[in-house]
Amino acid sequence: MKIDARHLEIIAAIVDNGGLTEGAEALGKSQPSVSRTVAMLEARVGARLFEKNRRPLQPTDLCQALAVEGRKVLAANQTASALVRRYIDGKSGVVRVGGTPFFMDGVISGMIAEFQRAYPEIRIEQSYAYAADLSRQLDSNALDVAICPMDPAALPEKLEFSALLDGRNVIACSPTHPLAGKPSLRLSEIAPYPWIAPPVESPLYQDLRSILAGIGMTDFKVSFSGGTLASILNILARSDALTVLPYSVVFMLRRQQALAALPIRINHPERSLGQMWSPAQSDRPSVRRFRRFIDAEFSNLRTTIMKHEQNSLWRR
Amino acid sequence: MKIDARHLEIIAAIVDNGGLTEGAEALGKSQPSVSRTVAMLEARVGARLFEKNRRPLQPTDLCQALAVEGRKVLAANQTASALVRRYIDGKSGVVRVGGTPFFMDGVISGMIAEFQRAYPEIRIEQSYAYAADLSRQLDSNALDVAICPMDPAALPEKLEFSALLDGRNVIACSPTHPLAGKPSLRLSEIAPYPWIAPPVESPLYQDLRSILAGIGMTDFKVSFSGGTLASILNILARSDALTVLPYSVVFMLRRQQALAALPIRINHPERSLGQMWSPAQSDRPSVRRFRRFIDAEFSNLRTTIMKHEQNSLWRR
DNA sequence: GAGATTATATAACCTTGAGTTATGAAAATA
DNA sequence: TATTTTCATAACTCAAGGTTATATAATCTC
Repeated sequence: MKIDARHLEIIAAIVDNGGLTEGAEALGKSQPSVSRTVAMLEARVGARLFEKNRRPLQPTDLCQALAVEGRKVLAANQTASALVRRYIDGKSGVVRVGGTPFFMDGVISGMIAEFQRAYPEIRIEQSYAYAADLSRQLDSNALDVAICPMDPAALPEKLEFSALLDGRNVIACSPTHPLAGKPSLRLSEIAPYPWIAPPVESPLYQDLRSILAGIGMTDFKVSFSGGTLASILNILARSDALTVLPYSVVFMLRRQQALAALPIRINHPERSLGQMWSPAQSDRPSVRRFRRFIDAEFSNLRTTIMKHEQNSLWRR
Repeated sequence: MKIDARHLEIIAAIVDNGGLTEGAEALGKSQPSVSRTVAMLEARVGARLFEKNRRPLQPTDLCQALAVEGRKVLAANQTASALVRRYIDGKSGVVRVGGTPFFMDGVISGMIAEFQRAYPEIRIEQSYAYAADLSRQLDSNALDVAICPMDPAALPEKLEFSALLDGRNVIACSPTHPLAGKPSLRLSEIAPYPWIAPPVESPLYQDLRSILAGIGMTDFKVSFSGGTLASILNILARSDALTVLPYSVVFMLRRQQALAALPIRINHPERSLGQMWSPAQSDRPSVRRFRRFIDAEFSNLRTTIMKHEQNSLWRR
């Protein structure tokens, strides 16, 4: 004897609301509809569900037992509805975000922390890669959002990009470095120092090479490579090494007094840090919400940077 | 966002069976039916439930969460189906059985115990009353079965009666009573002894009066009245009192050696102990099963009684 | 107990979800 | 690449269940 789950719901509603009319109302259905459904059910089951000739409908023992199950169905239903509501409202779900390592570690991870304070039910799956890989992953729907430096002119087909911040890089060193704090610097002055090399695929690496080419150095001393931001900060603090980092990373770390930026302008292609995504992949509400959140965070960050530069409290 | 419980079932079935086809099969539906239902659901919810372009259908996170609720619905459904199955099979439910006190206590309660060993999920609601009341309660559907002595000719309209046993009563006393064990007895010999009087509404009371009228006693000494069978047995055991009890009650108590029956024939109206019920009240499977069980028990009891009488092991 | 009130059932009609088979299209597999 | 597997679509049918209007039956009230 197969019983329809919606019938169990109806039974529970009638029993719990003390009558057919009230039950129908609680279910958002008309009274005749429920009445007939009950009649059909009783006929199919071959047993009374409600006592005969009682006017506030009185459940039989069997009906009471079925109502117990009906309540479970109703509860599951409500839970499911809530789940869906939160999901389409972008308050639950998953966001797969990938980006270039230093930028993710130095800037984005902090914003993710803020995001998860606001939306604790959204799970973030973070990964690291460079632009080419990120594009591919967006295309194959292995990623929802990529955050990386990008020349908008070189944007791959079928991907969209929204700039968040100027993409320039700076030469960074320890605040205790001999060159730190000098108001101006000639390129040749940096020649003696060892370098912490960014990964070869990184745009930072290209910037490093162009800097050194600019002062005629084709061979340079790499004292360390392969580390993430945390390692690099430790190395820098205890050495005279130099490295190339995104300006924004250095800015974000200003409070920790872990880094100094040398006043040397690095030339590089027209490049912005920004979000990249595939409009072909219809994005989930959680992803939409994440992207908007990141936009807002960077909007704040840009004004913060502007203020700092105006006040000259912190110079590059 | 209201979600239909049956949709949750479908989701759970697909997820748990590793694919749409298998899920449809598990649900006993055709594959296209389930496919379309899923498509409609996704459209209504406005979110993917299964990853795009994956051939064994791969649930999304949201889908997994909904499947959890779907499993609850499926479980409730199965429980409900089992409940109904047991109910219509007469293996669960309620039986409201009423009867005359001594007969219920002395004979029926033992059978009910057997019945509940066989059908532990059937609840028995027992009550005591005499024929007139029982008829009324059957009519008003306050009772499913009545078990009482009845003259089939005097059966109320609209009630049915099935005889179980000869309805005669006997004069009972303690096995240690001065009259007990005598092979024959004249009516006058019982005159000196006090009586335990059955309730006035009881047919036993009428029998007692007719016995005493037969020996010219209009006034008789009532030493005790108002007790149930258990009390009466205790009183009888410790006194020389006499009382009137159904023959079958005395028979059932033969093993306990608690009673003796005097060899005096009591005249009474043509009367049988039997079951009475109202065919107007469509009876539940549990009630049907109970009635059949009682019939079978009495069938056994009748042969047992016959054997005993043939073997003369126990005389009345 | 008659009348008023409330609760449920029935009627007539319509919409839609869901069942079917047949078949097409796209992944997965060999 | 060819084959198999798995899912989607199409076209049709049916019955459950939605509606409003109204009848009927319990219960309440005086």
